[in-house]
Amino acid sequence: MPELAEVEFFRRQWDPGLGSRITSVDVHPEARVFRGVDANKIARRLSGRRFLSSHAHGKNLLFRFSGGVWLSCHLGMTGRLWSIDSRAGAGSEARLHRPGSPAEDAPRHHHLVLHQRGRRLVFSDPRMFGRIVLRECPDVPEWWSSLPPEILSPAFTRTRLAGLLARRGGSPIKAVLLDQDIFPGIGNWMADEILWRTRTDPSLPAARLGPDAIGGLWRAARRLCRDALRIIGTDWGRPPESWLFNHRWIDNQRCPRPECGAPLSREVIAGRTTCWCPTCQEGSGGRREPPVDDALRRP
DNA sequence: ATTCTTGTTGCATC
DNA sequence: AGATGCAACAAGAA
Repeated sequence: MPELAEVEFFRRQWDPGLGSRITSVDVHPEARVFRGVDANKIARRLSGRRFLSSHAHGKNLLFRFSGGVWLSCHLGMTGRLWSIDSRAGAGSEARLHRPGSPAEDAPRHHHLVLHQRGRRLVFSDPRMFGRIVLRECPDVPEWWSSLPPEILSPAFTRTRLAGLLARRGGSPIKAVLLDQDIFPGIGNWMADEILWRTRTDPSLPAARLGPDAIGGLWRAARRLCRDALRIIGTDWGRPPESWLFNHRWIDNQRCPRPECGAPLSREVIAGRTTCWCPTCQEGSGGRREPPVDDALRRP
């Protein structure tokens, strides 16, 4: 489920625990989310630490604890974070869920639970494609600081994007959008949303995008990240009806573009179910944009 | 019962 | 060496 905006939403779910100490930790040591690491050691290291800050980078999350302890997690396909406040009212627990946000999973999926005074911070993941890792170091872990530039960062330039698109020139543009080293945080629905907005055929080889199309893709990606973070990343809000988002998973939907309204298509492209408008996005890039920029491909 | 899934990785094959 | 495509991972929903 989680892409950039959903990951940001889940990051914030542990905010109520900021500044407070971890009194004890529950883990499922055999859960696949701990593959290759010692879950019981993670539990021991976190116990007694104070939860200091949280960070997101693409689909990666990083939580800082006192004493140079860093917990990172990836939510995979079905990972979720939430907090449960047991101080609210007499005996009654307050699930800190907003209306419309994801509900809790069954307790058997609660693979990591950080107990604080009057509160629990829960990591849950039924499919267990997610991953949890702990590092002990004074500063931000090396692997974290060497992640590729985020889409909304100044380092995510048109020039850099053009170079990466050229290198992946043989891949369908949809596949490139899903590459986390190029578009950190973009997942299946965000990729389709960007391609729909730029009227780009998802199957189009990346090298077929000219300079104008690359500029449009760059702008659309940044715009979508900003809007999705604002709408979904804060409240799990529902995007406007004008987005492809609200139509892509329903059968027999029509293109939400007012002047179009043609039936949407769904097919597997680059290994993932892709939704697009064959009318708006047909033969785009090749037709709308100048042909291949040879200077860019082979100087 | 069968088929689907908003993600990543390892491996085979160019 | 580097790029590309696909099966596998696991569980629940439709």
